[in-house]
Amino acid sequence: MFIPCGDEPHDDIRMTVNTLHRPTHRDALVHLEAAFEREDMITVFGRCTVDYDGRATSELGPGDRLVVLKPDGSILVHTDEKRTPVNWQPPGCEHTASVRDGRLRVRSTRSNPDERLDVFFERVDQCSTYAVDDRSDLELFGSEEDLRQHILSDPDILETGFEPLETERQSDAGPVDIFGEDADGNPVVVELKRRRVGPAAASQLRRYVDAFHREFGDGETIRGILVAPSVTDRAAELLDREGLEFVALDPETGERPPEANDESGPETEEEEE
Amino acid sequence: MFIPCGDEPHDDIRMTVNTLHRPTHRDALVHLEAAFEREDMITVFGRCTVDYDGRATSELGPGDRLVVLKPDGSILVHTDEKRTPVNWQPPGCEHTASVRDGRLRVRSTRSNPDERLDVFFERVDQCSTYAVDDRSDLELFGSEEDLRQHILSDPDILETGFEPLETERQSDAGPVDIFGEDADGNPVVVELKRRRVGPAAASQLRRYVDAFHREFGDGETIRGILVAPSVTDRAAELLDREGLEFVALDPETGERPPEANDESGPETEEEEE
DNA sequence: AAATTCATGTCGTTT
DNA sequence: AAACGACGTGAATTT
Repeated sequence: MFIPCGDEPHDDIRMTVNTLHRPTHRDALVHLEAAFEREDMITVFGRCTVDYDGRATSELGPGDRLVVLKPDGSILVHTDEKRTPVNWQPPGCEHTASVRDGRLRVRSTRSNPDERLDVFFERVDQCSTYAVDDRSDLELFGSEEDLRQHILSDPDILETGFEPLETERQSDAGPVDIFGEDADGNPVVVELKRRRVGPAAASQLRRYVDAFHREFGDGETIRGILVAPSVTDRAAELLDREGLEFVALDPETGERPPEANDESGPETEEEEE
Repeated sequence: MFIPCGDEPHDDIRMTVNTLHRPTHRDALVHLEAAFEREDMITVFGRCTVDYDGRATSELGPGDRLVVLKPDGSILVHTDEKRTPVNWQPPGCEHTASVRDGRLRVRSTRSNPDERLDVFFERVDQCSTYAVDDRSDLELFGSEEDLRQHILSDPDILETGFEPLETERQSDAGPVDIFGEDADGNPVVVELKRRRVGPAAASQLRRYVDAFHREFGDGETIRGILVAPSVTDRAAELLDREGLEFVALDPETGERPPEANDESGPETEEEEE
């Protein structure tokens, strides 16, 4: 069992990859169960059908696919297309394998919500297990958090005289990205987005501003500013109708984008109420 | 080259899987380029670093990972955790491989947006290519579309006397899921969700109702009904404040859920304006 | 190509 | 455990 694949022996003591080529279902089963035990990462190439029942329900007819089983309990069924697996199960599931009706069944289940994914192989072309050592974490730049840091370290890039007072300030509608004051002392609610914004972001900002209106009373003038690299026309109209503002900023640089649809150009005519 | 893995020959004429175990970078390179040409699906196990630059920027230090390359131009880099790849590129990218500085580089690029993903292998443990035949399409049940069909085939499950007039009806705020009339002839805007709804769904419905107010004038009474299996407290409050309604329906069955937080029970006291 | 919205979204964070 | 919002969201549909 677990004979390393290849024609000559290798000088490594510990084999990280164990591969079965065209195994019988029973051999694949033993291979899989040992890998579950070792917490290896597993790939299976083969012809299969897939059955899912959980938050939704799905059926997938026969085809050649790549199935990936991870030691964290996730499973992915990949066809030859798309970045998204055709079927899957998130981390935290229990994997089991068995042979039924002449087919290899790989089952992944979880509760809360109750979900079950069955992959039935009529043929296994290859079954590999891989002992993984990975301690590196991804470093990502250009997130909304980066945009926030840009504004906090130089608030004038948002607006001259803007003073941030609190991040993640709680409101009745949830935590607000940046809460602060403008040069005139008016409260300002700032909502950040790392990419071009549509109507949903405008509505989100509106919910926050409304919450402060309820908190502070109708007397106060509360400004809402949406910050993103650019904005769609419909979102710009919505912001306009709601008396909200837009400022164009790039999340990677924290600077005004070269020439964005920022709508904050020359004609900054606001409706006084 | 492309010697099928295993100890004895197989009776199949066409080998679907070709596997190299612990290949040199140069052998892996040749293997990869032939697979690109054949449009095979590819998996690579090995120790690598990853470099991404595009909509954002990321760096990933050394670790053992599974890299999947698909013939549609997508690439996935999977660690031993998470359903989501740690790095990736969507379909439509161009894959290339080369050997640089003693490492195998797999590069995936695209334009619009300009993005580049580099995987640098210091060690390749296994490189497999797989000729895929998959013509089956996924059949999925329990989507928002199914929920809509339930309501259209029996409108009374929404509300006695409800009459659907149009689906995807255009409005100033975008297409509305179902537009219809209630028993009294009032226009009704119906927004569907396949799962429990939060504040965003309530705001979405409000945008649609507002758009019809602008279209029909302020005289008309326009009702907005959010349909989903359940609703969060905050969203229920928001709906209440906005004068919108909620109806609990399950997307798979089209029936009232057993006992959901539907807020449409006995106390249906509305504020008249 | 841009805009909009759905998704078995997934994932992290906070309550 | 539930709620809420970000995400390099991806993917489909329509304009």
